[in-house]
Amino acid sequence: MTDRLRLVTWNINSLRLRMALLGRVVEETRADVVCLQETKVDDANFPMEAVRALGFEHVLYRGDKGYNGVAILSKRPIEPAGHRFWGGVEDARHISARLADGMVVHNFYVPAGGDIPDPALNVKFAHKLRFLDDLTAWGATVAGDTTPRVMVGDLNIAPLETDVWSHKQLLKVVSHTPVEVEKLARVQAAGAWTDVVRQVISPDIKLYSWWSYRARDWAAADRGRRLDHIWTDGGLAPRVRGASVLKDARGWTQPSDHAPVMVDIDPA
DNA sequence: ATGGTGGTAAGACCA
Repeated sequence: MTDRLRLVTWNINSLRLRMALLGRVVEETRADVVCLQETKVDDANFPMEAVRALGFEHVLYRGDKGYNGVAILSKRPIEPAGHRFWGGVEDARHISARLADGMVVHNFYVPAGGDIPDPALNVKFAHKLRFLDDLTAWGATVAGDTTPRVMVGDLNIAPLETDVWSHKQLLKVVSHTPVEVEKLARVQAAGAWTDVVRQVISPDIKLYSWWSYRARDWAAADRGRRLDHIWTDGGLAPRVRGASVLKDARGWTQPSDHAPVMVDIDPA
């Protein structure tokens, strides 16, 4: 039987700039599958040889020149499981892969949404809300699937009060506004998704995966948000054996502003 | 406090 699967999701904020840091993440976690967001590289320039040198022979990627971009790096065989556009904008924010046991992994980069949390004043926020509505509609179509499914990525929303450094001070800050939190709850309900990171780590405990670059001392201030998520279907959730945020990576030299998030999944 | 920092790519734009 296959071994336990170690799955990592990470908004790397430029794959080419941080290839060495990816190597360190892979070395320290021995991840089997790595889902990346914000690769910021178009497909013609994807650094396939460097990724292969880290041990990933099976790679799927979609990128835009300088922006967005998602990739799934795997040490086990995978095949493409489709991708599409969300919220009516044709950008590279979704890719999916199917492993040999049938498990499908969806990797998402939800729009950040700009600064003003009003869709009438801010087209980026409007796009984010439409993206979430599309995820809800899609979730209803996969909720009854019998094959195991995983949804990971930078969802750019911190849903719980313990997912932000100050619930009260972030209520009007994009990523933690009530409209976003409610829409993300609808996405989760429609797809019958389990937040397996919070299944392992109590919702009572503060947990962040992102800390702004705009802080004198990000670690001392610790004004983080949990924007990066790993969800599974209900059948798969009991097989999740561990979950963690690699907070150390935020403190490495020239880091991403996001830390990797990791789970282990037992074989069926 | 309406800035602060970082990436892309050579301007603003995005986060």
